[in-house]
Amino acid sequence: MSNGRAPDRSRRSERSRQAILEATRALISEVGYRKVSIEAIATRAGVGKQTIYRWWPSKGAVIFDAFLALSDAGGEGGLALPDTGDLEADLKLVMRATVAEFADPAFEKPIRALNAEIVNDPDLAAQYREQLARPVDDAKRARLRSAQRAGQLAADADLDLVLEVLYAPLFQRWLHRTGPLNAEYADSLVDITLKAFRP
Amino acid sequence: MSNGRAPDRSRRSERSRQAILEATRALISEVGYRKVSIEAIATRAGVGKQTIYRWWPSKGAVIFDAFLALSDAGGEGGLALPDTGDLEADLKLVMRATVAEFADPAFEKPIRALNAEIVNDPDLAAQYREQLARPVDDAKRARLRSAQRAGQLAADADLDLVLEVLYAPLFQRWLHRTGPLNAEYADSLVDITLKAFRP
Amino acid sequence: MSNGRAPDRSRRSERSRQAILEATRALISEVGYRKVSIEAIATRAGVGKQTIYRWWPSKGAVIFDAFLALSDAGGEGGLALPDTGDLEADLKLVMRATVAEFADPAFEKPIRALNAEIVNDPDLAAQYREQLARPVDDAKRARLRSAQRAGQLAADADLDLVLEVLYAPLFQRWLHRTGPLNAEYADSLVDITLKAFRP
Amino acid sequence: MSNGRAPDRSRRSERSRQAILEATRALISEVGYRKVSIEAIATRAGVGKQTIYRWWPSKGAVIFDAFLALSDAGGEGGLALPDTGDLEADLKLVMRATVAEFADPAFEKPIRALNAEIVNDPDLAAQYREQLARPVDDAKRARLRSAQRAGQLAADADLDLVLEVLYAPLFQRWLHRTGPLNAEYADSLVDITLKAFRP
DNA sequence: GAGTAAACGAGACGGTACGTCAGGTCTTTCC
DNA sequence: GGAAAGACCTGACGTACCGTCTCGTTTACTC
Repeated sequence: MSNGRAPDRSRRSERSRQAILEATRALISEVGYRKVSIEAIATRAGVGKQTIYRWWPSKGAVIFDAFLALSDAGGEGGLALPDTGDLEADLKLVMRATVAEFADPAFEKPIRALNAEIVNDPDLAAQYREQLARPVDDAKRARLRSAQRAGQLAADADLDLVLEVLYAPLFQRWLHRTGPLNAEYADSLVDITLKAFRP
Repeated sequence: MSNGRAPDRSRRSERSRQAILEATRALISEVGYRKVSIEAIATRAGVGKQTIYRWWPSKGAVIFDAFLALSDAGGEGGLALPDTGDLEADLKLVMRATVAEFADPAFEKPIRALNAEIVNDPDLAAQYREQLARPVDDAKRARLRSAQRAGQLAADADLDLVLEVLYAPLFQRWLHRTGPLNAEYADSLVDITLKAFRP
Repeated sequence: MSNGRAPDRSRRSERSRQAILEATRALISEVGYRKVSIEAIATRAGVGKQTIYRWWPSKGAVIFDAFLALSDAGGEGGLALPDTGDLEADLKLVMRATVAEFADPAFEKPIRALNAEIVNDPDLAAQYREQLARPVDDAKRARLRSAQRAGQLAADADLDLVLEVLYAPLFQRWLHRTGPLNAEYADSLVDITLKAFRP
Repeated sequence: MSNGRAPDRSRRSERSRQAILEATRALISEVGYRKVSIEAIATRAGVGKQTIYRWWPSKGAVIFDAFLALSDAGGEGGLALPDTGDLEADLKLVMRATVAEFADPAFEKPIRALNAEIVNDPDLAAQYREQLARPVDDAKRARLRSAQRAGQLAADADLDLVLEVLYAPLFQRWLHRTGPLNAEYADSLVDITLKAFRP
């Protein structure tokens, strides 16, 4: 009865898909999130609008996929954090890298665009948690569990809470632009977190 | 020289201003942020579109003002947190209230709408910091200073950092919907924070 | 170089075109020229405004086309005036019909609307001359040439001038409402013209 | 009962009246009839909009007055046509002057603007007949009556008709831009008219 | 001269329409 | 049958003016 038949994935043009994601990325960087339109993406990608609507349910979804493609361009599989045995040093390394990433103008615009979509779209938020945040968080949790085994972290610490204490201040400061993002700040967060969750 | 002459504030219609803010609030709650349009606000408020454009530079600014009017409807002056001498009890009280507020559907939509605007609009973010966040943060900092004097908090603790560790996890969890917001969570954050910053 | 790509004529929706012209005609008759707006035409025709702007450059052009469709609804081809051999009788017949047409309220409003546009729009005036006036004038000139051959009109008479003397007084009287339009007046104009241009 | 008290003519500011008419004239010449707005006139004249609405019922009326002021700037009283005794010569003189006037770009725009208003506004048309056309036509009729007395024109000729045959072709040709306006054309119209109405 | 009433400039107001842009749907044409 | 192209309807954008309605501020006429 439903006319809304699902498109046949096997016939999908990989060429068009790539062109769309590439165009989306370029447009977000160039003109900013506000001015990115499906129309502009289609034109830039040399693609019919219908080709976008056929495969993505919303503009947010396209942006999300564009961002996803950008993120895991490197490697899918065994994402892992350094584990030298020195938790403090390892975390500071990672946090400094994160701070630098957030400060990088090339990354900033897309991440802001994505967050603007996520705030008001629960589905997209779920997708974000599953596909973007989870792999990274899993890696972080693995490193923390290793620290717990080494007695550097309270054995009963709620690792999700540890991650939140570690990352949320940074995220909020970046989102609301309430303060500078630099290496000292990264180090402070690690120090505080370790103090809060030490055995 | 400039033709863009500034509107005469003294002639401004308070009646229209109120109607616009009220209509904005109602629309955000009813139809959601995405579907709030200047056109809809004007119609609902019984106001010409130009009256909105005359006094606000962007849709975000209207939403911000609507939210501002909602927030400080209660009281302008001496916003203060409870100070019973027991920092832990006082903070848990406040944090539980904050958690409840975030969970209240009536508050949720406008706050999300506002955050969506803030993410991509630095000016609006600054306005948010100054007019909405600052007064509240000042009150919180005052309570924390009192705790420092009472020896319940490290004397050299960076109070901005304390606030971030206390609130940012809650904020992030709410924004990204990564976990439940309840009294236990509120208490955990207080416990963690006090442990991290105790003398 | 120009982004303003020309619309593809072959894809044009005939259905929309007809609806627009019909709505225009109806609106002119009902509410009067002054209140005919693109917006109203679009709504009435159940059409997007863009569809009008895509195919017509100005409101005047739409009105013109609506009028054109009305005029040659009858027949394209062999428009011809009666030729009984009696020039005076034939012209009086035609002039009386013309007078009646101008006096018909159903015709009056659209013609006035069209003239209001023509006065200040040279392009539209040219279009009027070519597409509306010319076919009719050609038929008239043919009849006059026949009369010249029959010796009822000076052989060297400037036929354009004859037409002007015959019709312009009627047109001006109608446009400025300077006097009554009736059969007597029509006859007078024929008498005068024949006297002025007799061999 | 009515609050709409009539304005007190005696208190009217002549300075504002002049400024408005001057601004109207200037705007019609500069930006064209289409873009002349009450708002623009008020701004240009350094006058409040209400001052215009207080004294004129419509944009057409302002344009009419501006044109009126332009026309009879020269002289109010005994407008009279030359009467040398030679009707043909006198008429050709007048008609050539009229042709020149219509061809003058400085006159053309305002006259077109005025006609655009008149076409759809019967009140304005009446005002036009009474205040602009009548004085001139009276003078012309006086000259024609003199010619009748001199036996140069049929004694029973309808002078209004004579005027129409003389002027309407010129007017129509100018309005619809159907042909050149020059001295030869002026002469032709006089010749034709005299032939049509000779005794 | 002081008092006052009306016209004045200014411009905010509720509106209508403008002409443009983008959203998402539908149709046509090609491959 | 997917994909490009693009016309279509919808609806919001931000601007220009409409005609009305206060605001203070001249201006000019009473008293």
